[in-house]
Amino acid sequence: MSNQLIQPRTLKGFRDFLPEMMLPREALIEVCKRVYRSYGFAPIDTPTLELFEILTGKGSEETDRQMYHFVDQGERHVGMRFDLTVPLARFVAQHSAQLGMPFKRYHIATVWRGEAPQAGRYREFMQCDFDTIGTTSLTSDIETGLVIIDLMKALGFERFEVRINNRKVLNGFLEKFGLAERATAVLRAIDKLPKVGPKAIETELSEVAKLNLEQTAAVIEMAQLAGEPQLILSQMADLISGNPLGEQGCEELRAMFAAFDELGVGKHVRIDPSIARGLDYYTGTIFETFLLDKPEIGSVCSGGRYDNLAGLFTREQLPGIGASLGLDRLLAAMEMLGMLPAAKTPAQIMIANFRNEDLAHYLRLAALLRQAGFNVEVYPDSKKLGAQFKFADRRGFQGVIVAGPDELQSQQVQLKWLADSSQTLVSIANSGENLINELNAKLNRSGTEVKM
RNA sequence: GUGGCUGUAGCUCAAUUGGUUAGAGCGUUGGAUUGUGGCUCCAGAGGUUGUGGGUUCGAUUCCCAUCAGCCACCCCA
Repeated sequence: MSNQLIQPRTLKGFRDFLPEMMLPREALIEVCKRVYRSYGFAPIDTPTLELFEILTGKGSEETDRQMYHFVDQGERHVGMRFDLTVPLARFVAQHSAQLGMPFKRYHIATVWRGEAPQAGRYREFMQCDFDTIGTTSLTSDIETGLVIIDLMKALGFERFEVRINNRKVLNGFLEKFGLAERATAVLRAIDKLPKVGPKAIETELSEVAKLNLEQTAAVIEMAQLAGEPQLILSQMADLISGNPLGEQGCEELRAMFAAFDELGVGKHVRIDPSIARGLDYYTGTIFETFLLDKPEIGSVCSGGRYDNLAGLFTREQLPGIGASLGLDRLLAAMEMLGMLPAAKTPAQIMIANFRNEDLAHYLRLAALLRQAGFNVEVYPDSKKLGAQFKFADRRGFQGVIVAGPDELQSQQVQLKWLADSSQTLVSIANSGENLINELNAKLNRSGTEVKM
């Protein structure tokens, strides 16, 4: 027998969630579900493990390298999913007949990537995807933008910006300037522009990607377009003119922004020609979402349109569009911005244990209140009231019910509200009708914001 | 995976050129207060200085390795 203790710790890039983290995390998930459902997206789930060949097909070498994989007891090569899009591709290829098109689904689940952790970047994190499969209608592109905006607002954000671009514009532009072969290098450079500035990009383009002066100038001009959508669009149209693909991309952006304006959400969207997105399966509209107060944390909701989601798994052409909210990154940002409440309990009400002889009364009262929809905890030990109040305060309860022999005798309880120290004597006769009304009034009044 | 910075109590940080029993604030536990939290006061618990080696009479301090965090590259939520 060894007395050697094992040091309790978590794997690099993996973390535990304490109640004060988990409560807002679950609340965010609830908000996501609510918003997705409000647009008709239906929930699905897929296995966390897939055959390695399913997961590796689409990705680049980079994603293959980042994927957790192993050989199982049956000699199968197994991978842990690193996003929800590849499993979706397999899923729709396998079930498209039962699903019917267009198909709108949301999928909230954990994914794993063995990359270097940084602030807001973990090896295990949750994505909240929503996608519309089986239609090329621009309506879906617009709707995807609206979902992102609704989502961010419902999560309590006002200062955010959805940056939108279109791969057709980018690809048309590359075609026009004879850069199609060097697309990856150029797009990568463009994507980096806001971070490192035009000078660094100029060097990278001419020296690494070997562009000539005219090409370099055009790329930088394109990527730096800024201002009102109309202004960007007209300048973009000039740059791209003569290339049908690029012109189509411009037209799509124009139609989308016209819709956003009509719907009054113009202030949350912006055309950003420097958004390229790494994943090469995007073919049309692309989105990234930034918090204006925490831009350095990166995009918290990204996505775009793809022509052929499941080409690896079926001959059926399945176009689609979707985006993914990075729940853990968002949560990290909210923590840094002090947006998380401090409560460590989901319960609003604590019933103090005045003396053990009255335990049955406490339990009965708790049951009554739970039935009325409140979360209630009975303090287990008949410690002194001071200690019980201290506990209630630190744990984050909003109200404490004290029912000593005097109160119980007259079918009453003391209801103390911690935030303002108010205390009232309330009757619990008639199945606690008065108490329930009182609690409803108090909790509704203080519960206007998103409940976490 | 590569490079840089960092690592002392749950958290934020101290500890004179390497020197003896490693300190403080906050938090936590108990008490002051036998029917009432936040404020105040008192007391207690909590450290093999991330871990493992090395140099030295002696290492929290210097060196190496390793692990973890942060930053950059890469990629991305």
